[in-house]
Amino acid sequence: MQAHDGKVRVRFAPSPTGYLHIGGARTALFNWLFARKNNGTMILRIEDTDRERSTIEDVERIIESMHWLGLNWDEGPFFQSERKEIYREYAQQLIDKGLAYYSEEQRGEHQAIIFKIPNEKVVVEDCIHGKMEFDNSLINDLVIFKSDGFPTYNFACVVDDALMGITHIIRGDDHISNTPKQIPLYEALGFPVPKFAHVPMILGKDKKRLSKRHGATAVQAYEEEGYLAKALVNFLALLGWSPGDDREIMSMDELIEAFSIEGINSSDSVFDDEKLKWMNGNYIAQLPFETYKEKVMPYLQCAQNSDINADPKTVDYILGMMQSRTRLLSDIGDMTGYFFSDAFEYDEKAVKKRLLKPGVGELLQNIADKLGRLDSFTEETTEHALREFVEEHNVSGGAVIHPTRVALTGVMTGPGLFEIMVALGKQKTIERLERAVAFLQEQGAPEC
RNA sequence: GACCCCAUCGUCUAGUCAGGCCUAGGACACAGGGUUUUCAUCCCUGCAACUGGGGUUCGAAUCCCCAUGGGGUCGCCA
Repeated sequence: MQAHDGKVRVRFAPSPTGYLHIGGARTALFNWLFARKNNGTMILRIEDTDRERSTIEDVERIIESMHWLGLNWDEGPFFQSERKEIYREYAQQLIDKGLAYYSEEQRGEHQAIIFKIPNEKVVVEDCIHGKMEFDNSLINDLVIFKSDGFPTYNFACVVDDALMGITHIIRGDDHISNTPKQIPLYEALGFPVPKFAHVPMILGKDKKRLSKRHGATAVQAYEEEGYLAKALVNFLALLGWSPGDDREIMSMDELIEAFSIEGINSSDSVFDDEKLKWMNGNYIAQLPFETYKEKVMPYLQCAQNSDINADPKTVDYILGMMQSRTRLLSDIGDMTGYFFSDAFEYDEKAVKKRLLKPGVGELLQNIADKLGRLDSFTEETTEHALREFVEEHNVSGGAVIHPTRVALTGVMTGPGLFEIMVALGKQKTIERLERAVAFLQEQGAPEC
């Protein structure tokens, strides 16, 4: 084909019949990393030759997800549906050369065109799998034009990859068996055969092909759940590829720098979002506060029905203590509920472990009284007051802090206790302590 | 069923191509400990794998064969 200066040219070629899913995103990412690493060209091609299932909405969704992930392209998007004449030309060539024929069967307006697959062995030289040998005498001739007048995948794909000067076809493993069908097509058309790199599949936890029943598979769903694009990209890059050393948290630039097709492994991998969540938390913690706030606020708004019951400074204060603890942006509602509403339940385990102990009711009442005498209510003064309390009553710090935390939040984990008090304010803090005292009286807890 | 691909801790992986440096390294998760008078972070420790069987070799996670298991493809879908 026409020379492109021997420079690397790759493409991502989704068919617009749904959202961009995790597997497609990783394929796009590998192509992108390879192009960027080698100063090459990335092409986006929309394979919309299935007129029944392709929709323009899906094209938009896919492009949106690519943008979100930060995967750009240098040429395209090209639409196969707009290139019918080109494919027809090459199909005609094959007919003229006697390498293809019209179907005798009449199904639609047009006559289908069928390529004669030569009965010979084909060797696929794959960058990831090495040599793979296929016996084409085992397969049937290949339909290259359908009776709706559109080319089939295998044909349009070959013609486009050749005309677009694609040097490396990086695509999913599920295309391996298409390759021995495509190679004779390249040869019949007089096109050079590009290099192939078939990346292994991504499976669900049950080692079955990743699908909707494993939960979210659409990139967009991950965006909505509150994953950061950079975290998802980082995680996806490490699924089936490794830099060869122990690095895990890697920026886009580091990924580009380290990327190579040789680093892609040949076995399928299981998509387990536990590690993705960890990675996401990592990226969230590194965000500048303002960015974190901007990203997390919509989730908080949503959880609070757009009615956040606190002044902006307090909200900032609360978010400030939450940032390093957030793994998923959408968790923010559950994490902060007790700050905005008094209607929280006591966690059963927390009650058992921290409240239903002898003397706790009296203790909490005394703490409430002590805090009530404070003029200024800051992290320093509250901590000082409790420290004093511990000495006066000759009890351990934990004996004071743990029940107080449960009284204030209902749960055993959360931000630092004194930060919680300050966020709540003096009045609420005391109210909640007294609420817990009343609760314990109802429970008839042992009082000494 | 046929053809093809794959096989290291529960999961992601390093090591495999160029066999000894591997009593198999890292990470997530999990368990325990330290720091925090609390929570999280952080730090330390632990748990945990070369699918099985044959070869080749002085020596195999690494090479070969078979078995088993998993995956993919067999459309006028892509």
